[in-house]
Amino acid sequence: MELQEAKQKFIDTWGALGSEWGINKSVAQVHAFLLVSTELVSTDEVMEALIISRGNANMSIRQLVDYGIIYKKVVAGDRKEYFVAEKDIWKCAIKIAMMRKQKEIDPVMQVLSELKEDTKKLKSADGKEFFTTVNDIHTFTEQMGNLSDKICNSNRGELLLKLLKMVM
Amino acid sequence: MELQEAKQKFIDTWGALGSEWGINKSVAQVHAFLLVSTELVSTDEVMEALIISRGNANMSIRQLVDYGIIYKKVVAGDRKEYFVAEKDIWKCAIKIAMMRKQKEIDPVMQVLSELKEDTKKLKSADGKEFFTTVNDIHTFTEQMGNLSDKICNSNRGELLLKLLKMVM
DNA sequence: ATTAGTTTTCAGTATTTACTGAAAGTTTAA
DNA sequence: TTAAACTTTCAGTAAATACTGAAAACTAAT
Repeated sequence: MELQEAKQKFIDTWGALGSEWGINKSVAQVHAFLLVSTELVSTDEVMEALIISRGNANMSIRQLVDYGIIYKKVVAGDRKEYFVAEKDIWKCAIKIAMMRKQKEIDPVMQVLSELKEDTKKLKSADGKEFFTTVNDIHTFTEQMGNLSDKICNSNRGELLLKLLKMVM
Repeated sequence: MELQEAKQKFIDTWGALGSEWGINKSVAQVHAFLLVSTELVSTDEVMEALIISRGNANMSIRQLVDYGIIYKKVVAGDRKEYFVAEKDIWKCAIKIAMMRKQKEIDPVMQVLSELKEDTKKLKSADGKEFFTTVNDIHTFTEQMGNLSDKICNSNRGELLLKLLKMVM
């Protein structure tokens, strides 16, 4: 009962954090539930544990599978689908980061590039200042993207620790 | 007219990006509007430019001032309040990052610590695994927090470039 | 002390987002 | 090829979130 309570608190906290960062609460909660489940989990178990509908459970699970942070598992002699979470938190973080970059940041970069192109030859003070502002943001975002790519493509923790030591 | 169009596109894009990351659309749009404004801007100008109510304009501006990414300016002989955006995108990013860390991440870290404390002496396989999961997340988040603190506290671009070179 | 200019608040309303549940679709086995 | 087991979809509804606008509060000048 003590452990059950702790798990619930974890699920609630994870769900709330997700909401604040633009991730659907149910999706975050399903992820949390799978993270703290030792066994394979079916859609029905998710529905029961989180008290959500089949539709919601199915869509949330599907999204997490698409993100690549939970896996579908086949059990011999059972027609149900089972799921298990990626337990390596680094892998999780990298996949989420890459997915959000691609889905949300890249299109913005595209727009910024277009805006730069459209305004680069403006002669008014106003126009020049706009170009500079957009250019600054574009450059900054690009640098951040490069940094995250490098971190994601290198080998886990060691790199982070190296960076930390270097910066301290 | 061309420039006006570009500014509008920038404002819309910024607003959409904000929404996806849990920042109120109006707040993000007001920020964008101020970013691409050359002159000091009053609440009425924000209302007119973005076609939003006084209440919404006031609350959005207030929030941005609280974040420290726009500044209130006093004009001699004028009772109105005027505002201007922080144009240094690095400073902006750092303030937003620190604010969100403090407001959203720190409380989660607190919960994770409590959960670790509450479950560290559990003997069941289930209990031990839960502790490990929570501990992993706690440690990872802490490391990420440390990294971002270091980046924020060091001097702007140079550091980022050093990091990039090192990692490449 | 009054008032005109300005900012803030917040109850009510509108909009957006998320969820449900039942029907349609799919797959597997007999 | 039928049907049982299971998954997916989506129209309708519920819940959460954001916005409005008018009243209250504040502020500075007369």
